Amino acid sequence: MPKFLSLVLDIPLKQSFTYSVPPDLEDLVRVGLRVIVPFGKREITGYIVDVLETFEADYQLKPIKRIVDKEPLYGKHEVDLAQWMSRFYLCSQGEALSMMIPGGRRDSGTPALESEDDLTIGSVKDLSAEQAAAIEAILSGSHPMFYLYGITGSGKSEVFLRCAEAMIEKGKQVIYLVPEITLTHQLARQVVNRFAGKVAILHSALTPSQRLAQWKKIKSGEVMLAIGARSAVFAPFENLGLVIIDEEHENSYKSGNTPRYHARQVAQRRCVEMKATLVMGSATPSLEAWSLMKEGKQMRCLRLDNRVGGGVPPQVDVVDMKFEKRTISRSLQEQMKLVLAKKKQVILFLNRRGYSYFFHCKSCGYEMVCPNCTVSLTYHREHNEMVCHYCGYRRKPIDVCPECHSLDVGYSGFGTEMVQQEVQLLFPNASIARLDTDSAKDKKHMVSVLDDFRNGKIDILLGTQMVAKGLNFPSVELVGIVLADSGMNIPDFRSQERTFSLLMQVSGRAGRYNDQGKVIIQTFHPENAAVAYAKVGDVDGFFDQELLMRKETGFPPYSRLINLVVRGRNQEKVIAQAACLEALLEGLASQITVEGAPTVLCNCECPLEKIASNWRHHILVMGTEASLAHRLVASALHQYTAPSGIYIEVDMDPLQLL
DNA sequence: AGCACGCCGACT
DNA sequence: GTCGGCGTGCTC
Repeated sequence: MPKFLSLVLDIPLKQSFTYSVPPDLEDLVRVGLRVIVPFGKREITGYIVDVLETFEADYQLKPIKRIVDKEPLYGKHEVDLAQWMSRFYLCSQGEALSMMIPGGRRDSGTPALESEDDLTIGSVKDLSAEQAAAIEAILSGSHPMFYLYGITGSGKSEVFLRCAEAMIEKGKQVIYLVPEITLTHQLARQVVNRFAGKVAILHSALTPSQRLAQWKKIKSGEVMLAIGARSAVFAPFENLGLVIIDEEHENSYKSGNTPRYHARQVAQRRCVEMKATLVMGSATPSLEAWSLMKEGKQMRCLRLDNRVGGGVPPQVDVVDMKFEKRTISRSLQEQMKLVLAKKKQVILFLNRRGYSYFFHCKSCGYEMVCPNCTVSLTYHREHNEMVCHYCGYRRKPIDVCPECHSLDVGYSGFGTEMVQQEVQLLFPNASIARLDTDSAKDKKHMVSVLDDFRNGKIDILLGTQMVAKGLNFPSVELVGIVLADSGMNIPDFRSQERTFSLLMQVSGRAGRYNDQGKVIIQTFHPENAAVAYAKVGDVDGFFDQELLMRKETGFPPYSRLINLVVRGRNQEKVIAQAACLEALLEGLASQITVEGAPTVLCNCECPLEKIASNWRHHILVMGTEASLAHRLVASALHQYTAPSGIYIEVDMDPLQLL
C-alpha cells in the first residue's frame, strides 16, 4: 500500500506539503515523527501531521529522504495545538509546531541540573489558614482558573507546590511556569529536590539534545512535573491536571518572535482542552488578569494577605527630584549613610528600559503627552518632532515650558554608569557593584556579583530589572529607586501599569526579613498614580483606577490590539505596502455593520524605524470585540500577498510596540 | 525563510 | 571583460 505524508514545515508558508514514501520506509512512518525532505534545492526538516493512503496531484511528488526519530515526538494534542496557534497567532502551522518541539537530533543523557548535595527537604511547614483555604479551593476544581493574589512573602510557592503534590498523587501531571531568571536560582532547586526523580526541567541554557531528552521524559510519562520558562507550557503531558504560572505579570511569558504567543493564552487553551486547572499568582497581577478576577466567572481570586514569616511591609518615602541637583537626593544619601554605618546593605534600582528621549521641564516636571492618547510623546530626532506612536499625532518640540514658562526644558535620561560614578563619589569607602542587562550577558559575572553581595563583600548593588526580580538578600535594609519616571515615559498605554508593578516588586526587596526595611522612590512626579499608590502599597486601589482609565480610553482589557509590522529593505516599498494593507483593512472594516467594528488606529513608522537595515512601519488595529478584530486581520492577511522583499509580522495582543 | 536566477554597476 | 549587488519567483 503506497503512503503519502502531509507535512508542515518551519517556513512562513501557510500550507502543508505532501510527499511520497519510498517502499522501504512505508511501515515506519507515523504522525509525530520528523522527516528530512528535499524542498526546492535544499533539504529541510518536515513534521508529519497526517499519513494518507491516497493522494492525487497534478504535479510530481517528491519522496522523503529519511526519518529522524525512532519514536513519535508529538501526537494529536500537539498537532491540534499547533493548528490552534497558527489560527490564533496567524502564523504557519509549521512555525508553531517547530516552536513547541525541541530541535535536538539525539538525546543527551547529561542531567539538566545537577542535584544538590545538601537536600534541604524542609521540614513540613505549617500552613496558614489562608494557604490551606487556597489549596482546598484549587483542588476542588470549582473554577477553570484561579489567581493567587498575595504580597511578597505570603507563601504562594508553598501553595503551588502542595497543589502540585496533590495532583501528582492523583496521577495527574503538572506544568510549573516561572520567569526565565528564576530558573537558575532557588525555586528551581527547591522544586527539583521536592519532586526528586519526577521532574523535568526546561531552561534556556539547555542544549537542543538535553532539551530533547527532557521532552522525551515528559512524553513517556517518566516524570510528572515539568518546570520551565515560557516554552515549558508545551510540555507534552497526556494527562495534564494543573498548570501553574508563577509571577503571572511577567512580560517574558510572551514570545518576542513569530509566533508571538503568550504562555498564559496557550496555557488557558491547553487547560480547557484537557480539563485541567490553571493557577496563576503574583503580588502585582497584569491588568488582564485583574479584570478577569473582577468578573469572577472564569477566574476565582484567592487572596493571601498575610506574610507567613511575619515582618511588616517596608516604609516607603517619595522624594521629589525637582528640588534636587544630583541623581542621588540628599535624603537618599542620608539613609544610605545610616544603613551602611550599620553594616547593612543597599540596593539601588534604575529602570533604563526606556531608551527613547522624553521631553520634560526641569523646573516643574511638566512632560509632553499626546492629547488623544494617554501616552507620552517621543522625540524624533530626524524630523525634530514630538510624535505619538498610537495615533500618529505630532507636534513641534518646544523650548519654553507651557506650564511654568521656564526655559529649563530638555530631553533627558541618565544611565546606571553615571549613577555609579556619583555614588562612588558620595561613598568613597563603600564597595559598589553594577548589574545590568549588558553585564549579565556574562553569566559568571552575574553569579559572582550576586554571591559577593550575599556574602557582604559588596555594600551597594546598583542595577536594572534583574535586581528587582525574585532575589532575596537578608541584609538589605534600604532600596533606592533612583528614578521611578523612566518607565513612565515609554510611549505606551501600559507604562503606568509597568511602573507600578516594578515599584512594588523593587519595594519587596527591602525588609523581607526584618521590620527595618525602607524604600525611597525618587521621582519628578510624586503625584503620579503609580508612585502614589506604590507609596501606600495600595495594589487594589491602583488597579481599580487604572482599569477605569483603560475603560475611558478603550485600551485593553476593554479591547483587543493587533499590531502588524511591515518590514523590508526598501523604504518606499514598505510605505506603499503598509498603505496597501491599511486600505485592505479599512475596506474590510467598513463592511462590518454590527456593533464593535475594529478600527485602524495608526499606520506609521515603528518607534524603531529601522532595524538591521530593515525599514519598519506598523499598523495598529483595535477592536472592542476581540473576535471581530481577529477575523478582520485574518481575512485581510488572507487576501493580501506580500511582494518579495516585504515581510509582515503579526503581533496579537502586543505588550510593546517597538 | 532560503535559494537560484537574472539583470545592471565598478573592479581585478 | 567578470564579480556581486538585490529584485523576483518558487518551493510538494
